[in-house]
Formats: sequence, C-alpha cells, structure tokens
Amino acid sequence: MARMSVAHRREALVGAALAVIERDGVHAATTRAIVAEAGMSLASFHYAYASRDELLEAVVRRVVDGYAAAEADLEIEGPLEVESLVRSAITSYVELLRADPAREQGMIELSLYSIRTEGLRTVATAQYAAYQDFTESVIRRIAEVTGTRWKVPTPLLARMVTTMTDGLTLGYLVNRDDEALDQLTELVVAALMQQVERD
Amino acid sequence: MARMSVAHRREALVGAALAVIERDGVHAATTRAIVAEAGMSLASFHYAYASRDELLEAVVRRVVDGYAAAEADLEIEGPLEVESLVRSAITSYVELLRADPAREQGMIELSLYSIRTEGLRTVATAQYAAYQDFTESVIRRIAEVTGTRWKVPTPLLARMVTTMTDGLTLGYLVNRDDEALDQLTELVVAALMQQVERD
DNA sequence: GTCTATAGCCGGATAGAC
DNA sequence: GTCTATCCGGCTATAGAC
Repeated sequence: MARMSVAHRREALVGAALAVIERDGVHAATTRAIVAEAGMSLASFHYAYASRDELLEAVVRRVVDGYAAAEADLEIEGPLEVESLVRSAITSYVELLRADPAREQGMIELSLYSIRTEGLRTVATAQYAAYQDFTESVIRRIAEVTGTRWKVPTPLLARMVTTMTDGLTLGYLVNRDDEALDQLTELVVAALMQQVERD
Repeated sequence: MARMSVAHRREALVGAALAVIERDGVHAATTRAIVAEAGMSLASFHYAYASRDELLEAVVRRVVDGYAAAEADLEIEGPLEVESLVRSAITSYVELLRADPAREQGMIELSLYSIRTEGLRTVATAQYAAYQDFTESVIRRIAEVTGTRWKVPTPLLARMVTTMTDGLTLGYLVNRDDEALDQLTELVVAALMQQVERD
C-alpha cells in the first residue's frame, strides 16, 4: 500500500473498525477483519496502533466527537411548541434507530465491551457523558425557544431521556416491532411532557 | 468424574455457564471456562451438548423459566395503593440491579449475542416475551388488587416498563451512579402513574 | 461413559526481508 | 515504512485409550 502518514492511517483504521462493528458487531471486529476492511496489511495496523484495544479506544473517541458535532449542528425546526419539539427530538432518534438498528447495536456492544475492559472503562463513561451533554443541550434549547421551565433539573431530565432511548433501542433490537416502537415513542413523549412546569 | 445422567450433566453445565456469564460476561463463557466451573472435563461437555451454542440456548431457556417461576411466586405486599405498589415493583428490580449489576450485564450480553447468532434469534425473542409476560402479570395484579384501570392496554404498558428498566440498567452499568438511579426510579414511577385512569 | 491428548482453526502480535 | 511469513496462545470439537 502507498505510503500514508500515521495520522491518516489511524483515521482509516478507525473508520474501518466502525464499519465492521456496525455491520457485524464488536465480536467480529478482529484486527484481521478491520485491516481487510481498510485494505491494508496486518503489520500496518500494528505500526499505527500498539494494540486492538488502543484502536477501540480511538473508535469510542470518534463516536463521542460525532455527538459533539451533532450538537453544534443542532437546529430547531417546526412550530415553536414544547410538545412538538420534544416529539421531533425523540422521533429523530427513533428514526435513526429504525433506519440502522445494527449501528445502534454496535454502539451498545461497544459500551458493554468498554465497561468490561481494563483501561477502557473511563472511555466508556466519557462516551455516555458526551451523549448526555448532547441531550442536555437539546433540552435547554427547547426550553429557551419556547420559554418553558422543567419541574426537574435539566441534567436529570437528560438522563431520563437517555434511559428511555436506551430502553427503546434494546427493545427494538430484540423485537423489531415497528408498531410498538411508535406507541412507545408516544408514551415517552408523554412522560417528558409530564415534567413541563405549567404555571 | 462420577457417572451422571445426561440430564443431570446438562443441568450442571447450564448452571456453570450462568455463573461464568454473570461473573465474567458472555465473551468469557468459553467451553473451557464452563467445564472448569462445573468441575468436569471438556469431553464430557460435548457428550452432553453438541455445541457451545446449543448450551447457550439452554441457558436462555433456564433464564426464561426463572421468570415464569418468579411470576408464580409473585406476592403483593404493603398498602393496597397503586402508587406504592408500582414503586415497590420498580424498586424491587432496581435493588436487584444494584445488588448484582454484573448479572444484568450478562443477561443483556446474552440477548445481544443471541440476536446476532443464527438459530438463537427466536430464543432471544422468547426470553424477552417471557420477561414481558412476567411484567404484564404484575401490572394486572396491581390493577385487580387496587381496582385501577390503565389508560393504555396492559401489554403496551408492560413494554413501557421493560423499556424503562432496560434503560435504567444500561445507564447504571455505565455510570454506577446510585443517586441518579434513585432519582430516575422516581421519574419512572411518575411516568407510570401518569397512565392510571382517574375517573 | 469418561477421560487425556490432540487436531485444526483463528486470534493478536511480531520478526525480518525488502 | 510496508510487506509476507510466522509465532504462540486460546478456542471448539473430536479421536481414541481405558
């Protein structure tokens, strides 16, 4: 393979690893599968990263950065009414889940793997914290735009959102029940609307 | 090892596999680790089961049967008031989670592994269906005992419960934040109480 | 029936040629 | 710097002695 800078090679490997994880799961993301996906040799892998876990750490970081980017791009659309904004925020994740369940399964597997792996635990919590920050900023934006107040602190509400989206994800991965997903989405929206302060 | 009936040997292997999965995760539940846990030889394993996946299928079935047994044993305690019964039902799971997070992580890993494995997919959905049945029966019992009606069908409400408990589980596994777990439990109870029909 | 021993494969990581 | 070839360990599954 042509000469590449280490930085460029690392980038390519992280991308390939993500592709394999999303398609076949963390278990299948062996160094060999990853280099095959990236079209490079096994030795080149170890030239760029000392170990498989070091690469996986970089993968988690890329995922985290993705959330941060999404946060920056965030746009509020549609009528400026709390319920419809909350619904569209939840729905946008649900549609992501529906469109690419394997991706979400890969992300959960990555979290669980990180938790079990010495040296990756802190990276896992960082992944969650980033997702948390993203959710919090959405909630804050909705409150600002509509002039709403919440009954509970924003960080707690954000955790409630991730709790429910995680639960929706696991349930959908197992059952693949689109109708149930729609109905549950409505219940989730209702649960959040319950936390709007009505003066 | 002394002579054992195949049935007894299988039982021992399933128990050992569950122990390893709960302690070290599905990934670590190799045939070698399992027979070491059970104190038998590798060859004896293959005398009882044709393959590792065949054993894992049996493990999932045992978990399912466990839920069914829990359902039969179910007792309603405390004051006959909807909110306190709902809270105690949720809390009893949350305390289970807090006491043995590794066990719950193992169960989630088992589900995700089953989903990815040809021939275990149906077993995975059966696992969830059993959990679903258990939850439904609890909800029904609470409604009967207190004379309450729910705004939504019981099966949907049961799915909402599993959605939220799954979410609580993933979040707790990553963050190990006991205070957040308490606060989220209260929000979950509130979300369920919202679905009580007040005439 | 139960064991030890081993086949056969795949994994991460490395040596050494170029 | 990048490659091919290889080491070495752990895995599932099986062969064959007893």
